[in-house]
Amino acid sequence: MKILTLHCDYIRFKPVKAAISKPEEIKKEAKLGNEIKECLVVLSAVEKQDEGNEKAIVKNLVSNVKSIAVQVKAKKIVLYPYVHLTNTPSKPDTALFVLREAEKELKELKFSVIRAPFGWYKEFELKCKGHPLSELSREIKTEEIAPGKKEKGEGAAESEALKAEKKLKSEWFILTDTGKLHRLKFGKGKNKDELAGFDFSKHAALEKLARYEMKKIRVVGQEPAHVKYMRKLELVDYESASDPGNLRYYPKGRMVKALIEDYVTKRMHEYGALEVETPIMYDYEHPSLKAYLNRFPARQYSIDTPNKKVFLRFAACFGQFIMASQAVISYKDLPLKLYELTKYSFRVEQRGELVGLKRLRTFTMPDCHALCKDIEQAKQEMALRFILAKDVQQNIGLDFHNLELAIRVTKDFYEKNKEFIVSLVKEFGKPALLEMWPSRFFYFVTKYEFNFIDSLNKAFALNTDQIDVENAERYGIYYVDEHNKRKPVTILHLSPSGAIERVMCSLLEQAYFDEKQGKNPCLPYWLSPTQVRIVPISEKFINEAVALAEDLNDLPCRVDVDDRPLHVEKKVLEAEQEWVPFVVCLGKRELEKKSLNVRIRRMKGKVIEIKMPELKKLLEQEQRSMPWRPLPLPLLLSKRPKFV
RNA sequence: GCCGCGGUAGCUCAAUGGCAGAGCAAUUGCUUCGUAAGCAAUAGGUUGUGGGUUCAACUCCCAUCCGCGGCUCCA
Repeated sequence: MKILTLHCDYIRFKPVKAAISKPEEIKKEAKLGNEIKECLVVLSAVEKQDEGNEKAIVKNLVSNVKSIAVQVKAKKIVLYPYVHLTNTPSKPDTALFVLREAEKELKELKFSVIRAPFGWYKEFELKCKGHPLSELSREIKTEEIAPGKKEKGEGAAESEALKAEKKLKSEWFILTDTGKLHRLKFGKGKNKDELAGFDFSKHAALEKLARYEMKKIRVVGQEPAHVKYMRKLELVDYESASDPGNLRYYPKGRMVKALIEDYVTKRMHEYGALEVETPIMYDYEHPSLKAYLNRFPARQYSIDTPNKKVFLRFAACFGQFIMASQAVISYKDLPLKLYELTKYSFRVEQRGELVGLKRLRTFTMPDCHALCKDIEQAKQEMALRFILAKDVQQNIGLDFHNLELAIRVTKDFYEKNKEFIVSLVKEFGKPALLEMWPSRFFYFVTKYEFNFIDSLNKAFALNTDQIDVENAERYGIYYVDEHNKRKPVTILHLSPSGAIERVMCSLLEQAYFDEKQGKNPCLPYWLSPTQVRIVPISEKFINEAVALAEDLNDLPCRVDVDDRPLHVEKKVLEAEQEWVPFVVCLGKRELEKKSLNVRIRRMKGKVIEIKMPELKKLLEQEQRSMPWRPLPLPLLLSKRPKFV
């Protein structure tokens, strides 16, 4: 049986003339010729080979139609006989039976079903919506589609099956650095919230991750802490004039984000990755992209260009893979590392999933693929990148206490590469959550992530790396080996830091942990928009304050001057509210004594007396060798607008 | 996307069918100050948007946008 489904604004049809000797009787109550709005029209042709298999055909037809209707969110289904889809039509009786049964079963699934009369020439008019899923053709076969097995061109249906199976059979463990696997299990009945199998008493955050991932957590709903901070500090804000999940960055936020981008990119250069840039939009009809895309239907932004329909990329994979597939690569070039900082990647996440900086529709993802010779080389490279990613996160300023490792792996890969997996856990230095899949569902055999556990005990992934064994052949990425033979590469997908927005989110959530513990919340020094604030005690000392600022600025250091006609107390208060790490008040005393009083936020506002050369040394140590950018706002506070 | 809650001055919030308000911020003036809030005056509004009910709507109804929580999801 062949079907063509059209998601329509409306369809209207009217029988004109009988097409067969005994056409179906037209029911009087049928309001023929009226518009049926917001419906999924199923043009259908039952074929010769379906005869005798009616039941199986009906079953598969219903399951296909249901899956499409759910995806496009159509509640009305119009079953429309359309024999022209096939050269080998079945007998009319068979076709009518199939359609009637399908109507019955779809109605039982709570769809509103309208069946166009069988055996008539009909005039009809419809308006198809035109989004990517609005037109789909399917071949309905007699054999059942085994879940998890591929059926050609049925990416969407397959994806649902895959997800269902994944949910059903994942096994969860804690893996320690000795290589011991502790199987995790929730209790039953009264004890259903008890997570047994591992002693979490010294690993509270890991337990939170396990609970979050195994989907049994129930916490009191609250807005995450970073949302308040991101606005209060004039870093980032919502932009209601855009699509949800698209943010705007004020000068300070742009600077913080740019510095993290600079740092991650610098580390990728040092690692030997070749930085590239690829388009953000791709053709829906490109053969390599189609199958991959269909695994995740309707999660892309679609755009109509003058001559094609394109989607916005959700990762840098496409651009880099197509580039690599057209490159001539020798075994001597491997591992070949390609890096791109995607500004941006786009995913149309569900509305209710978006929060602050944690989950966005538009985000900045550093993405580094390594093309490797084989699994062995891929493992070696992944181990190297694991150390790199850990170092990146620590240098950015993330506290290791808040990070937990999760490893996902197929059973097969784990059994053959146990030592390698355990080596990652050893390198991490803490036990890890391990999710084991009975077979491979995705394109990778293993992946790991560093997860940040936030103030609401929810986890989100930062850096991640995967061993991809599928895309090389799909995209045609080959290298030539020592014996002049063409072989597919093995691909690693690394994000060395995770999305830049998520890094910012983690830093703010971490500041909140500090605040809860009675400390002053801070950003790392290298990311503080103002690193040192000079506070002249009255307007008389503004010139001296500016001179001091210019001196420190050469370090380099972002210094500003609060020249507003306010009392010192007030200016100090505001510096603290802005999380300025060092505040220097300047007046007669300092000028006479030729030393400075420096207030240190991190030390609960402790004031130390220090001479200029020592202050410079201190600030240089604070800056380390991290990237630096100039002050994002005017030097004088009196000249600054308020954005929030 | 689904269910529930919310949107009032730049910010935080009050006003429950009957004159739209406070604190902070802003502006102006006074104060020139020593490490977390000096004093006063002025200005600030199509109550998210569009429709409806009513003599009268921030308040009730419908739609829609944006945000929050939960579900779901996270390539």
